[in-house]
Amino acid sequence: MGKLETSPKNGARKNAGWQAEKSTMMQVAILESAIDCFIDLGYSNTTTAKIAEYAKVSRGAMMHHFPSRLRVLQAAIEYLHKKRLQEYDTLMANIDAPDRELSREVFYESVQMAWRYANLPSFIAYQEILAASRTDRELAEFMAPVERDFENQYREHAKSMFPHWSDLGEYLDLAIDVVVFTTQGMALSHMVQNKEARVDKMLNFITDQLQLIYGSAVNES
Amino acid sequence: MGKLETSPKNGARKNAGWQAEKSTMMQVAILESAIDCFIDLGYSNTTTAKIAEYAKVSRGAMMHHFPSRLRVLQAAIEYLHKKRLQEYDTLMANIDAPDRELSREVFYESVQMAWRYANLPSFIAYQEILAASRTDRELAEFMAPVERDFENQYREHAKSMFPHWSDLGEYLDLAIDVVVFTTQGMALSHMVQNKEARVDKMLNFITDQLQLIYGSAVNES
DNA sequence: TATTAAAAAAACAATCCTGTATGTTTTGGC
DNA sequence: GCCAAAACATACAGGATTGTTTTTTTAATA
Repeated sequence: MGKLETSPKNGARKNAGWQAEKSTMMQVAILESAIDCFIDLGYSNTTTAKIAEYAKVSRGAMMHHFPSRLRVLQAAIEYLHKKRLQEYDTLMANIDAPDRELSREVFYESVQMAWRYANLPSFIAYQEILAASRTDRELAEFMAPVERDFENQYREHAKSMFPHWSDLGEYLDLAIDVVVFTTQGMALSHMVQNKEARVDKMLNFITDQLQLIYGSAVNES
Repeated sequence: MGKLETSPKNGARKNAGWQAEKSTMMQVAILESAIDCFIDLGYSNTTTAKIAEYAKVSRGAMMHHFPSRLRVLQAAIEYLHKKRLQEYDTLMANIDAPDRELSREVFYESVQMAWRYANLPSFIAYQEILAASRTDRELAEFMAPVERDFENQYREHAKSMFPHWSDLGEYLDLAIDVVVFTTQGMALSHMVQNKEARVDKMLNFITDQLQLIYGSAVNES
């Protein structure tokens, strides 16, 4: 049933066998299909039939693993949440400067990564869910802890990413907000005209702002 | 049918009479109800029955004026678009400094207005539509010119609002993007923790950035 | 007042979606 | 090889939504 482990092939089951493994494989396929549906069709158009079709599984088989639509979606959301945290990890791991001086280049790379992050499919899927949760009480209640967890994880990662900053009070929080809000705002705006040029300017501008914030922080301490 | 004028009571019809007037009044009521539905229920849950219920009109009467669901929604979107432009006007008119020196206070008021703007119900409704348009080709095609128009109008207004800037090349464009993206990103993020404090800091920060951009602009010219 | 057309309401058919119930196949243990 | 349970597939009932059709009401005008 629900409670699916992070790793697809989880051999640590009581009846460890082909069957169990195949089962979790199928569950993963279903959850990923659900996320693909969020992206392709939108949250509210993600019907159980469509998910099954995407996963190349009969609807009955799917309903066997997840007894209701809500359950599939909730499981998919949890799966997506973990996936997003992983993606954040791997993206930020590309910035090769945990101990290096906080040069403009390092800031710029971070901003670029944040921008890339806001353009990942999983970001789209997540926004789709968030948007739906605004008018779906049940979904909103389910999302609340997920959102809180995400905010905290994001913060923690940033702090460990920039150890120089972790002691400088709330300036780091401001810096994070600046980057997050700007990149998300950019990702959700459509920018009908001159998109590339505007994005480029914005990213450079944010970088400058980060340097300024960091400057204020070290000055004050 | 469709083609509704901006003003609710449009007497300039051939058969100018009570009937015609009542008809357009009803159409306006329907369109506003549709927008309320966007806000309360979300775009995809906005059903013809709900709109009629909100407008206190029978569904049949509504279908008489708007022959299909899509038509109601498109008409509502156009209505919302005009409404948003008007709201932008009135909000910005509150900033009593078209000719005054561009002090920090003026910048701060502008930023605050932008933030208020991003929290208006009509903004929510518009975002609801935009989000839906991502996976709805027909809607997306309908929205494209609306979005373009909105971007242009927004820009024009800003230029007339800050005549000092209108000649300073692309710095004003950057400033607009900064304000728009940040406030929209803030509005769409949920900010589970410390919302008020974070908003306050962000608004002040953006204000500082505007001053910096303006400084660069005048320096360069 | 009677007539006619528009407006409003109600009824209807077709489609889609969810949840459930039923039937069939596959798997693991004896 | 056989049996029970899980896995998978199919079929069906109930509800909702859309667009159309049909009926009733309302208002303008002769």
